[in-house]
Parts: sequence; C-alpha cells; structure tokens
Amino acid sequence: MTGPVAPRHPATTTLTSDAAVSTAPPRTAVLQRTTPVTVRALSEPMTALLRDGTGLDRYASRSEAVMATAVAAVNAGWDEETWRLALEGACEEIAAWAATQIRQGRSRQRSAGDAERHLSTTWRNAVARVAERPPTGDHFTVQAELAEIDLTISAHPHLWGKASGPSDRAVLQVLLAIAREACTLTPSASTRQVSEHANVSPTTVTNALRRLAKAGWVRQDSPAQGTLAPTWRLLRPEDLPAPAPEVAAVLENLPVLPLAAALGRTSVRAHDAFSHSIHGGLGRIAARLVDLLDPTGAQRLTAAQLQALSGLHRRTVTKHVRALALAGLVEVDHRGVRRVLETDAAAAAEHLDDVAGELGSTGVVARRKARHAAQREAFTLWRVDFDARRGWRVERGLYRPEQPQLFAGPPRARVPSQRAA
DNA sequence: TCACTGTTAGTCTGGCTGGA
DNA sequence: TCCAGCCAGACTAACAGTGA
Repeated sequence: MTGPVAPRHPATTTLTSDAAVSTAPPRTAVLQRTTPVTVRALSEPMTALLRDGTGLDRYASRSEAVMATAVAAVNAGWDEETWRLALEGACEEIAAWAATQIRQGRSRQRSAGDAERHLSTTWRNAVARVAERPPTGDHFTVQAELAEIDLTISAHPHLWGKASGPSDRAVLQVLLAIAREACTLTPSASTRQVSEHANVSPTTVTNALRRLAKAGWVRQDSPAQGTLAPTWRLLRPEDLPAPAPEVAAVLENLPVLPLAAALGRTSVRAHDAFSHSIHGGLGRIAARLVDLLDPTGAQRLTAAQLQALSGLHRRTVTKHVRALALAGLVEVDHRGVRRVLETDAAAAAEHLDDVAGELGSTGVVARRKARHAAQREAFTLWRVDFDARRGWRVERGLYRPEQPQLFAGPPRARVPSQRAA
C-alpha cells in the first residue's frame, strides 16, 4: 500500500530524463522517463498502449491491458508509485480503469477504497508474476536458455530410460525444436502437432506431457482455447538426480561426436521406419539409438556407451541394435556399433523409405497427418455450427449438438492376443 | 481445435531364475 | 559370464465419450 491515489503530482523530481526522452505530449512524459541506474523506459508498444490505447484490442479486457502495463513496469524496474502515475497520465480508457467498473456493458464509479485495493492488488500480482516468470525477452537469452535445457536433457540420460523415457524425451525435444524456431520459451503446440513430429499418438503425447510437467520440465502456461493450441513453458527442473557413478564414468570417456544438428540433420524418429512396432516399425527406442550414434558414421559406440547415453537397460539396447543391424541401419562388430546411414539427407531418406517398405510401415506418418487433418476439419465445422447456434438454448444448457466424430473410418481390427494364445 | 478419462488389447521393460 | 524364458507391471494405440 502506498496511500491514497488522489493527490498525485508528476514525478519530476525523482526521475531524470535521459537522452532518449522524446517530444511526447506532456501527459505521457512520465512514461518515457528513466532513472540513470536501474529504471528504463517501457517498450514502444506498451508506451503506445498507455499513451493512446493503441493495441488495447489485443486484450480481452481493460483489466488484462492494465495488468500488462503493470508487468511491463515491474520488468522495467519501475516502482508502484511511478506505475500509478503512468496510469493517471494514460489514455482515458486506461486512466479510468481503477475508478470505474464496467459490468454487462454498464459503467459505475468505484469507491476510493475499492479503487485503491484494485490498484494494489494488480501491482502485487504483477510483482509476483515477474518473480515467478522472469522476462527473457531477447533472442540470445531465449536461445541460450533453450540450449541449457537441451544440455540438461542430454546430461541426464538415466531420466530417459524405462518404458516411457524415449517418448517423454521425444515430446520434449519436439517442443524444444518448436521453441527454437519460434524463438520463445513458451512454445504453442497441440498434441496432434507434437505427435506428428514425435511419431507417437496424441494420447502418448498427452501422457508424456503430464509426466514432463510432474517432473518439472514443462508447465502449461495457457490451456487450449477454441482452435488455439495450449502454450507450454519449458523449464529446467530443480534438484535433478545425478547419474550413477558408473554411468558418469562412461559419459566422461565418450568420443567427441559431431552434433547432428550442426550437420543440419534432424532426428530420424519422425520417419515411417521408426513408427511403433504395432505398425511394423522399429519403434522409438531404435530411433533414439540411431540418433545417439555418430551421424557421420565414422565413430563407433560400445554397447556400454549406448546404454549409458540412452539410459536404457543393456538387454533393451542389445535387442534394438540387433533389429537395427537386421534392417541395415547400423553395423556391429567387436569395436562397437556404427551408424550406416548416408550423410546426404535425400539419400538417407531414401534408405529409410526402403527400410520402411521392407518392414511394412510405409505411410504411417502420412496417415496420421491425414487423420489429424480430417479431425481438424470436423471440429472446425462443428465449432462454426456451435458458435452460430449459440442462443438462449445454449445459455440455458439445453442446446447439445452432436459432437464431431474425431476418429473417422472403419474400426481397427484387433490383433489376437499372444498371451491369450 | 483442444484436454481429459476410461477401456481394451497388444507391446515393452527389466527383475529374476536356471542352464550352458 | 552370457543367454533365454517367465512374468508383472508399465506403457501404448485406438477408440468412445464429455466438455470448454
């Protein structure tokens, strides 16, 4: 609390102007001030929002817009007093926010105490939000943080063993890739989008995201809304368990391998050849092992090194290496395992196409994409109809349209149980 | 678009055990 | 030491249903 709002004077004495100060109109002058040490001016969009309401329509309500100014002010190092001054000098719509309440389109005056509480709560929430989610606004900070997360993932292979590990890791890597492309720590992706890139089903993505959230790798920033996908905040979990000493010893003695990403090579996991064994593919474990091997094929990794890097059980590694060798994707001898995949991307894709053809898993990824496209279309039609028919029946909970048939097509034939047999 | 829960049937992992 | 088989439990795909 900083006292009543009313008798406020422009903070001409406490804040100094810097060289960048503008020729802005007097009532917005306070927005452009900075102190020489830690306080800086707000960004241009935020200044424009306060000055004349530019961009106000980006927010669902005035409150959200005002909260945005509070968060921006906290990030810029302002104190509550300066922010309140800025609000007072802002455009009419924002300036009147604290003192008036709009409900069902009608405006009414708030009492002085209510307005004061309103301002204090907003500022307090903004401070809490910034403390919880520090700003990472510039390109380099975001990319550096994403690289740190990637490094943390790789440095803890023991977290990605077990049955669900490879799926969890694949989902996390897909989110990381989307985040890198969009240069954000809060990538937006639907389960279907992730599933197409990770070569797993949307159900698996949902379950993996739940596990990743529980482990502290991601946090849902905003849920899905209408046709908008949810956004996820990528995190580095605190207090990660250290790898076992024997694993750490193996990791320390690894040969230096060129990074696949540096060679412009992406993971093989999204190829038909590595779809789930239910489709005839080699599966996610095999994809993980191929990704771990030297992309140039020059260096070999021993079974122990593959085991340490993947976090999988030695028998699992042996089993999948054997399957990969049979498919002609790796070469095994007494020195270890070597990747046998062309360095040229097009030739490698052709090689994988041949493998998928032999395994009978050709077209799995394309079919999944087509299924998702059909589901999107069905939902859009349903959604348009639902929105168009919203009326008093909807308001009273009486309108219940047919849900879209998201999983179209004939029912899948069940494979007879081996156990039952 | 999305999330989420639940079901069914099949797959995978890894601990355990015994034989070579 | 290695390998193979057994088995329980975890996991997955596909699907149905519900709701925002």
